[in-house]
Amino acid sequence: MRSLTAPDPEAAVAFLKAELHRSLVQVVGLCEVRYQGRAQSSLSLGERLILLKPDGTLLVHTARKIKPVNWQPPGARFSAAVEEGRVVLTSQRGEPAELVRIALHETQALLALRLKDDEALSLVGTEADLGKLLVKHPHLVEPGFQVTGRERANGRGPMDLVGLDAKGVRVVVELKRRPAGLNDAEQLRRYVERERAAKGDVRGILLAPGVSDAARRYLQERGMEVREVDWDKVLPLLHQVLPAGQRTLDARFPPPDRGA
Amino acid sequence: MRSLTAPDPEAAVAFLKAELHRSLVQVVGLCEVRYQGRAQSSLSLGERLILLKPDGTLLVHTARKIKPVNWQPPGARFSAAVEEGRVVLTSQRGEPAELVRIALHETQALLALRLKDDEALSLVGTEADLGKLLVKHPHLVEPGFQVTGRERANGRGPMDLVGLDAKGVRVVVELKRRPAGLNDAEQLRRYVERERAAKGDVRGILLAPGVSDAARRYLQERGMEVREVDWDKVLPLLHQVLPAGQRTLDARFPPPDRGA
DNA sequence: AAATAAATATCGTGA
DNA sequence: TCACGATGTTTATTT
Repeated sequence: MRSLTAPDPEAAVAFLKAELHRSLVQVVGLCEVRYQGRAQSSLSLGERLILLKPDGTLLVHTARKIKPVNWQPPGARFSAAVEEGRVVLTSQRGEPAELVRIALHETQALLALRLKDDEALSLVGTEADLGKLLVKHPHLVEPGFQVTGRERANGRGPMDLVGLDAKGVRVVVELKRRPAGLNDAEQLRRYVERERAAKGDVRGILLAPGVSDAARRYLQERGMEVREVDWDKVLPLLHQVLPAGQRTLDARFPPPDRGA
Repeated sequence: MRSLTAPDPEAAVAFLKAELHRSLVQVVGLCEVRYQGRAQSSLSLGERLILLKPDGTLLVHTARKIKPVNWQPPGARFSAAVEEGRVVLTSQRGEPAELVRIALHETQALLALRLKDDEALSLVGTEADLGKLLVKHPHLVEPGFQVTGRERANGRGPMDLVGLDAKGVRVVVELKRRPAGLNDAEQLRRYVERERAAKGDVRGILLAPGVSDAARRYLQERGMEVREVDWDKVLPLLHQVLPAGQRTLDARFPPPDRGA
């Protein structure tokens, strides 16, 4: 880990040239930021924390909010130079062509890190997990439901779940891991419309932990249905369905107190 | 700016207790991370950079990608303690109840910053900007077009632009700042469907810098239209429409070379 | 490469 | 508070 405190512009640029695209570089300082690419932005003088990752990711963070005030996704090329006595950082990307330019009026700290990390995040509770669960426990959609396909291409994007109900009628199920709204209802409508045109009678079910009133009305008016799920109830089942490596969360890490 | 290098757990926790929710705190170290809330995740031992903002924002960054591997949006309550000889950081949020727990096996660096920043980002090129532009230059939608309303509620969310064409026929316009896809086409369809039910003949126009083939087909099959815009052509007009404070980007900060 | 949809999306606005 | 839609969304997946 290398660091500099309040370096002069020449020392800062030397540090940056040595570390950019090699280490995770952090810059703290008083700066102006300009962006041009998919849009254009300008940020006047203020103190910010800048991260430049070895993969060409740029983050400019202020003291508030989770989203960076300016950024560049992986793949940018960084460069540093002294211009008119100031350190200027530029980050350039192509496709689409985008440029971030940071003029440092004062460099308070520089830090270069080589983070050693080979681990991948293990995540449970995605829409894909919900799909896996319903394949194993189709009665959670409704009694007698039978899954015949998952993520089936139908010319308008994949449908989450396709099956037959107790009477043998075809069913398209759209899954959402979070409460569903109008957009989600429309997505189901699009799939159902397509299937009805191709194969006649088809039921449509939006399965989610909650559906907004407007979305519910929208679906009912068009002959589609809603089925609510409760994550708290299906999570234990999900842990049984998932491979062993992802089953480690339940006991040792109880959910936070909902009363708070 | 306060900092500690390789502190022992007690010193680290004392530092954290003094600075959390007051400064922007940065922690670099070897850690495990667990999350439980809207989903559940687990991340094994590795070196990461952790940011804890005074507003209760948590970011856990690895050396790659722009998105943090774990996070918590503003509003979390942070706490730090020594557990079994290790520094443990917890970040708790309610509504929905969520918890991130970080166990530090090694604390390599601690940094606390008070970033002074009163500036807001000035951004040009949003969908709202496109709307303002079309109000001033309605012929960009089509010759003879006349704007009668913006962001008008119609019971299913606001319509971007409402107006009359040269023949006096009602028109609903959906604006997109980026190339439009099926979702965007559906959104227009929803508005047009509603307006047609209420007021008879209504045209629908999706105005965007590009529309996917599937979306184009989807619209045409349902009697709606597409109008393409080119940001490079409308940006100069936009700069004339915007207030002076946002008009500073054009000349001094030319677009990056598209040839790269 | 383009398109399509998910995301622990986040964020702002308006009812 | 809730719902809805924009975002310089990012990201993974599939065609």
